[in-house]
Amino acid sequence: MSGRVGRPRDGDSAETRRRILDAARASFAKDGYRATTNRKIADEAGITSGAIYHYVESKAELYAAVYCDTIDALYTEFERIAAAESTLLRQYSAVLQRACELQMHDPSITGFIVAVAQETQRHPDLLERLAPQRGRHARFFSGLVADAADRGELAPDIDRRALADLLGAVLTGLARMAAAAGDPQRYTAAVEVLERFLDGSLLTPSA
Amino acid sequence: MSGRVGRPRDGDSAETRRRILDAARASFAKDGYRATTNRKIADEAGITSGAIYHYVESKAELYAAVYCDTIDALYTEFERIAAAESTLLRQYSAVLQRACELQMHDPSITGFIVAVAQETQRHPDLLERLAPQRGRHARFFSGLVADAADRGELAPDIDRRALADLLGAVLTGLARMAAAAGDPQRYTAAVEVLERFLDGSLLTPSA
Amino acid sequence: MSGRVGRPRDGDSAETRRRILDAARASFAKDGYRATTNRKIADEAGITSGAIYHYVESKAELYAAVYCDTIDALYTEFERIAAAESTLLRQYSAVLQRACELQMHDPSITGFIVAVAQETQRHPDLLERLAPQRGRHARFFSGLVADAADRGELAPDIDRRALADLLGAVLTGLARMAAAAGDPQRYTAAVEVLERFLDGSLLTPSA
Amino acid sequence: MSGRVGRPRDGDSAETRRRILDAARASFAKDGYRATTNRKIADEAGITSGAIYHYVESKAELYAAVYCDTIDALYTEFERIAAAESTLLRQYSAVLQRACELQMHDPSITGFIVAVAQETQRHPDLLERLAPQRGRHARFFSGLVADAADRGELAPDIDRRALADLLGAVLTGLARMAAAAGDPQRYTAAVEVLERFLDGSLLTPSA
DNA sequence: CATGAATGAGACTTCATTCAT
DNA sequence: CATGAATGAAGTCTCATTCAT
Repeated sequence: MSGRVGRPRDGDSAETRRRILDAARASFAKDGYRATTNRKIADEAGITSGAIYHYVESKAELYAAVYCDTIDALYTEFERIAAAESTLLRQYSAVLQRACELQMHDPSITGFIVAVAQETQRHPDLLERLAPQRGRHARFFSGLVADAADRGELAPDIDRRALADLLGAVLTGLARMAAAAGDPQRYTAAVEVLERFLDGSLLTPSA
Repeated sequence: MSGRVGRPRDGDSAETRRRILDAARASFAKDGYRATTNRKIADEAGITSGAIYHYVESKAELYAAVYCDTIDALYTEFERIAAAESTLLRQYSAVLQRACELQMHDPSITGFIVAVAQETQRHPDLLERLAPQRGRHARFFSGLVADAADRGELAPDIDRRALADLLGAVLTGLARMAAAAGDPQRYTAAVEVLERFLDGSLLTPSA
Repeated sequence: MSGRVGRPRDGDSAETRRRILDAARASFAKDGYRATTNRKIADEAGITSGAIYHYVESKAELYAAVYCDTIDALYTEFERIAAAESTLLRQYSAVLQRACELQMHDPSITGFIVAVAQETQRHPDLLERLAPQRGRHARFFSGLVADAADRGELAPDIDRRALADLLGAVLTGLARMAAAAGDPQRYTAAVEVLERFLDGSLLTPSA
Repeated sequence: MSGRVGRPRDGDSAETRRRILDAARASFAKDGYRATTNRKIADEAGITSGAIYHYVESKAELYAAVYCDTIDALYTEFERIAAAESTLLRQYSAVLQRACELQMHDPSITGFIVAVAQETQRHPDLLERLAPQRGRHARFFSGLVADAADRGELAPDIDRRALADLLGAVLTGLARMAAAAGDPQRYTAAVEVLERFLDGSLLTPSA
């Protein structure tokens, strides 16, 4: 009865879903959850905004889908990386390095992840949906610390949670700094300085 | 109709402005720029949303006003603190400590500041307005590093901007972590671990 | 910054609220809850659709507001009318008569009321909001029946709830019929026939 | 309807059509035309929403199809029932009784029918489509009344249309009341009281 | 026949902003 | 200075409908 409504030609479902998730991650990372509109995501993915609802039930669910999609890939990779090293410092160093490479390759991955904590705090409805998958981040660093403690690397009176918090916060802080600067090189450079901190070659002996 | 319109009694304009800025900072820090509504700020400040426009021209201008109000106080304080110490490590340590106290006392100050970089990236119209005051943050850490270099504390081939980035990112990362955890104690604990990193008592000698 | 936004001249709050409620009742009665759009109500009331939210929190709340506004006036009137008569039949007759006059004067009142039961069944969120006020309808007819029973007008084995249901259903059925026909005269005519049923002059003696 | 020209549909197709019509009637009766979505109907019928368009051209057409399907069965039955009685009162009584049984057996039949008048008023596009079949309802009661008049049962000055309206409205009002109460028993009980009204055993002699 | 991806219109709702009072 | 009514743009989400497969 009306004019040009309905499905157009073609449509590869799996590929469209991929495009939606990718566009969503990019926008969530860059603009944040609130400022990301369905419209923007849809435009980027080459569909109309209503079509998103064929793949997810709501914007919050979309965020959760991106989260699942991303967190798993990232920490699986980090765990693989860490397993190849034998001391906490070397493991952390390797992780920082890998994060650095990722940031150069696709800033939206780290950009999305480092913002998750804030977004969930600001939008409680996200928290509920992420709950099942939450803790992966904390668990990773807790695991590193626990293993180091088991290997006797740490002073026995160390507050382990605090150490895990520290490691996570430094990684996050650096990633954010680089994102804010809009220049992944800054991350690389800062990590290099951090490495020199750790190996003692940053400060002059007298200091 | 009701005759209940118009300005009510008294009018300590300066005090109202204070309440608006405080309410705004708290909400910007907790909920972010986008999710903060004029209505929420006004409610908190005990006025109506329209009245905000007697003090600022727009929401973006309000953000800028809060920024000026906060950044100056914070970095003036940091500069005072730093001036009392004589090495980069001690200065940074003192700043972390002070930031820690501030976080316990009023989390909205650090919460607001650490989010500025992200907000300005997400809302370009904020960037313009903050531009005049921007750089205070970077300048502070750059200053610390430059002074340390002048004093000969640093290895000569160090990338100074990268070191400043690192110091800023670590502070920011820790503050954010604590904010996300909703527990300022986490910040304190992590700073303590960081201190032990720096003085060498974190890792066991063998490691 | 943008063009023509903001409040225009004038604005008598109480009168606007009245216009909104009246427009809403008319549309709810005519088109039903679902098919009534904020836009239509707003157009009718001479405002924009967003302005409705200064007066009610949601469309459902608006329905509830109309309900309160209407039900009270209607049944208070019915109770007044009924109090002036001394037998159930005369009371019912008077109520039918009054309903008839109302229907001629403003069909939206009865139109709205007779649809309430259906709307609440179809939209459960309305039911919650009406709950406090609900029962006024049933209570009115139950009251008439109980009083008649007390006066000894009814056969003692009568199912009182069923009688109340019957009285309500007949009134409702007639009002609906007239609304569907779009002609209040049909209501009047049918009531007249009903009266003749009751006084025995409808059917010929032999029948 | 049964005398279809041309090639009869194959077995599966006819059964699917049946399921669509049944699901549609149930949902139209329960939720109304607007709130009934193609999706709900399709789910209930065990197909996808697009498939509906193999059987009808639009949602409005589907409503019309359900109408034809239902109205014919109902009034054919009513006419059969009425033919077995010899006075208007007995005929009406029998019809009420039969409607009662139907309501117990499948509330969607009466539920759908009693809502038709309202739905057509609310959605004018339905009216056009139903027009050819409309009038069956009115014709039935008009017929009863005309026959009674011919038999000399009615006072000669009676407004026949008004009497037909009354009979229809009472039946409709009762069915609706029961539907709203969610309890078909209420219909039965109210009909019993109505019967006692008609045979004079409701009110005490003195009244 | 049937699926399911996709559209486009439109619904409810929120919000920064303006302005008469 | 302050209120509160009102706007208009925009956002999330729903749905009848279409069409390639």
